[in-house]
Amino acid sequence: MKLASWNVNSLKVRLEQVLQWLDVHRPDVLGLQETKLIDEKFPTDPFAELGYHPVFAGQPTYNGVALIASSEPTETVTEIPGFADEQRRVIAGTVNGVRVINLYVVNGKAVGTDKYAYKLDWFAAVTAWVEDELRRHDRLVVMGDFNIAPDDRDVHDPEAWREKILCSTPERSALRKMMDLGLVDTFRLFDQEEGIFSWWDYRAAAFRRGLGLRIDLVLASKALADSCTKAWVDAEPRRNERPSDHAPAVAEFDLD
DNA sequence: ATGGTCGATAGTCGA
Repeated sequence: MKLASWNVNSLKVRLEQVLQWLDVHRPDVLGLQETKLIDEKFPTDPFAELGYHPVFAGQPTYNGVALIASSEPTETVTEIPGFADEQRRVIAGTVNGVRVINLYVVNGKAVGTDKYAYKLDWFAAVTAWVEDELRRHDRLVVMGDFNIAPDDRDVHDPEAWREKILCSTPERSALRKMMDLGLVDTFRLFDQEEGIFSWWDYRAAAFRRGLGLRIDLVLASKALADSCTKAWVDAEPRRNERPSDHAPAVAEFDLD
């Protein structure tokens, strides 16, 4: 089973790139973030033509998430239980016996702002939800654009980013608290080269200069992590014309 | 160099 997460920064602009990537890599589930599409405008047909079943939760202009799955997801959820939120940032579904939660975590703008407080509140609510889901699902994946670099290895210049947004101690502690429920960063199950990132700012030629962060994650429950055979970031789409600023994060599992 | 570039949208906001 192969699962991937990709912040596409507008599915309208990136549709052909997403379809091509799906066709080449054929994941069982692709979680998308920042679709920026209302549900009425979601391009269901081109995914269906590739044999995929999309489910989605969108809003005008901002945010928006989707699961593109090889079979129809069941028990779909698009709200954080007990947390009222206008913003469409979560979608969960069960595919082939694996519970998948796809997140577009709040960016937070800057440490100390209202958006930062919202990020931490939002993440705490998601963590409570994940705790509940873990009770019911042995096989659980939580993936998405976390907008948190787990540690300094995931940052091109840790000193420059020290206590900045995406890297601050409260953000990292919140992520740690979620992972301590029983989730593993699949990427770190394997030896990895240094300087592998999943997001590069559009500005200042950050991609060309290797100035990135790894903020797109595929977390797996212990039972699933034991069967993880590979985890990687596919930087190739970042080289496309009109690329997303994010690259897909991928994890593969050998399930019976 | 305290900026830069995108996307959605129609002057700015969010990232």
